[in-house]
Amino acid sequence: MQFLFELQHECTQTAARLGMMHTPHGDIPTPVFAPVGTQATVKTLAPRDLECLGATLILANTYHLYLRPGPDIVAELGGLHRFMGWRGPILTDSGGFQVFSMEGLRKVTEDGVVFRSHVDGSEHIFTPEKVMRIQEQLGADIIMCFDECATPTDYAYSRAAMERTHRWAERCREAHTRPDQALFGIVQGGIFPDLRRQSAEFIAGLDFPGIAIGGLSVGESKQDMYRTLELLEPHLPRHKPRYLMGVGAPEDVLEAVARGVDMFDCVLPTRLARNGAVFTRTGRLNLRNAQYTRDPRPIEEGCTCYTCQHFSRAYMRHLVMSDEILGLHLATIHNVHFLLQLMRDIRKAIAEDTFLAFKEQFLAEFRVPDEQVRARNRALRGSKQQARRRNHPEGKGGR
RNA sequence: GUGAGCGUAGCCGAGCGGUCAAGGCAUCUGACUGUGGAUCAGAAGACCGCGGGUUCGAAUCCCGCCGCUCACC
Repeated sequence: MQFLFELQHECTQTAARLGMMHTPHGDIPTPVFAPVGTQATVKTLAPRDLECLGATLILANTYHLYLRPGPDIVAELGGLHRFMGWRGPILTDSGGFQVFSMEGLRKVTEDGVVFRSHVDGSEHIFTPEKVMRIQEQLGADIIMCFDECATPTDYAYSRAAMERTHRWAERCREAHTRPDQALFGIVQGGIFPDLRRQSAEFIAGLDFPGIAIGGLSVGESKQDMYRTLELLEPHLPRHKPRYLMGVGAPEDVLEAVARGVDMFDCVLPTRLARNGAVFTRTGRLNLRNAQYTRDPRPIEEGCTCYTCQHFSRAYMRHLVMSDEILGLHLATIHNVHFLLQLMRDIRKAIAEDTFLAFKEQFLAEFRVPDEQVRARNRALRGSKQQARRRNHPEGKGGR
């Protein structure tokens, strides 16, 4: 069973698309959201939970699994699917993003990237060829090219990183041997229209079965991200899935679908859940807030997830405040359900040609975090992290 | 009962004559987008056990009381 993407319907008012991906481990209706399971586990969820939630694709990470337990071990235990007990489709990220987020702990050359393990400080190198070999050992249904994710605001660096990403994409394509795995190319180019256009055309020319958009949601404004997606859309092959890497805020998913994106992955729902924040139709709800201490209502009235059907906000707050493991699990169930339900609603709306109205209505109700607050916090966090890395180069720099 | 030590925010605790009494935990609020049970940012919270005295000035020195701890009878 080879990888295949069927374009089933195109929205008449937006660039939204309805499709179906066929993989060796199952079919994936698109637009799709993939929960992230970096270390071969979607944190706090068993594969059974994911099945109940209706997940059709999950993401795992080459960087983390290469360092621990190691691709040989995974291969020996029958590959990622067998190893983690998940029967459905899996996508592995190449590790490019992880390696490049380790500012100061890695060195980029034309051949590849030398970096230090966040686990034990040992030195390693990733080249396009090596990353292909690792991903083939892991055995996911969809694998990614090794790319360089640049700081989005620096033109010269964005251009150099993009060009290197292009050369590496060619090497990845050469090195890729397993026909049962679909290798996706990745478009880079920061927030610069000419670079993005150039990158889209180059990657499209390599004829990968799917195309990813990298280098977004890494610090640029939402407007820059939406504008970039918009200008990219006409340059992406119509009959191949488009994958926006790392995006998963509900408002971004809607805007991206409207701009022709078919696939998403994001840590946000699961990470927020572990930090006590849950999604509702009106926006985020922070379970730590004192106002929920005696609230008998579920997180969201009418939500069909296991958590909302059985537990009150008061109980959820209690679990979160007490650092109880069950709180992480139940909040994660709700948030993953929220995203997967959103995708089901989106697909239904596209099929019925009501997507634009659906999107506008959703966004009218859904309150998003203030852009200025986010920007300020991001800047603070960035400088602190760099300082920490300088002081503790062997510390936990990985993601 | 005697002796010594100690009482500073909900908890731990620095300050031991001189600007608006550190810091940590907890609490409250916000952030988190190719993973981060992490972290970051901000806020609130103190009749410095009580009463008296010395001093220009006391959490800080002196006296009394109350409470706690340890040691000894």
